[in-house]
Amino acid sequence: MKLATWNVNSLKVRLPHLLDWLATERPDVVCLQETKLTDDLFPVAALAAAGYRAVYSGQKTYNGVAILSRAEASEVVTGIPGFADEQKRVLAATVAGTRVVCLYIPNGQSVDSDKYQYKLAWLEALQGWLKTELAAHPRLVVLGDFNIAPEDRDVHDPAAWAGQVLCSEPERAHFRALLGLGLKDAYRLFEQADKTFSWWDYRQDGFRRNLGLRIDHMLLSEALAVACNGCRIDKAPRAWERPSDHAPVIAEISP
DNA sequence: ATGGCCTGCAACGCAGGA
Repeated sequence: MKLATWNVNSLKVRLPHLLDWLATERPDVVCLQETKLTDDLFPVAALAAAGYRAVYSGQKTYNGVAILSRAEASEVVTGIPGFADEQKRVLAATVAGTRVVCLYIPNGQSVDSDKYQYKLAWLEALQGWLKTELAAHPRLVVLGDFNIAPEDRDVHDPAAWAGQVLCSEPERAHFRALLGLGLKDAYRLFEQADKTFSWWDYRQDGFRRNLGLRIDHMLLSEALAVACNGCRIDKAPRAWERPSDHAPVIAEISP
C-alpha cells in the first residue's frame, strides 16, 4: 500500500496539481489538509474520475481535511472524540484493514499566543485518543501536517528557530510522547539526505534557498513500521507553478 | 527592519498560515 499526506493550501486552487500528482504517483491512500472547502463544494466528481473515493470534513476559509482512497473507507470519525472543537482538523477512517488518522494540527502562531495554548491542549487530547486508537487498531497510521519540527535537524536554521513556535520544547515533547505510545516516524526509519524539509516559506524565495522545516509526518504503529519499505518527501510539486507551500510525504507498506 | 508571500473573504485591507 502506498500512503501519502499533503497539505494542499486550498483544494480549490490546487486541484489541478493534485490530479496531476495522483496520476503520476498513483497512491492508494492520500490524506489532505487545508482543503478550505465546505463539504458541499468538495470536488467529488473530479476525484472519482481519477479513481478515488473521498471522505472529508471541511469548513469555509480555514482548515479542512480529507482522505482519498482507491478502496472504500469505513468507520469514519471526525474530530477528536470528547474534545470540543469547531475547527475541522481531524478525520479517521479504516481503509483495506488499516486505520488512517488524518491530522491538521494547529499552527499555534507564536508561543505567547492564545493559539499556542489551544495547540498544546489539542495535542494533549490527541495523545489520549491515539492511545485508545492504537489499542483498538494494531495497523494504525497517523499522518498529516503536525506543525512541529521534531528535532533541530528538521530545521534549516535551528538557532533562528530555537524556542519559536513549531520548534518549542513543549511541542517537541508532545511529538516524542506520540512516539512513546509506540508509533514510529516513518521518515526516520530510513537513511535520508541532510536538510530535507516538507515546507518552505513562500517569502524570501524559501524553496530555492531550501529555507524549510520538516513538519509533515507519518507515524506508524509497530505492525506497519516493520512492513514499511520506504518513506520520502516528494519535492517535485513544490517547484510547480503556483504551488502549495508544503510537499507531499509518501510511504510504501508491504501488504 | 517583525516584513517579505499566498489564500479567502469581501473589500479596496484583513486574518491566518508557518
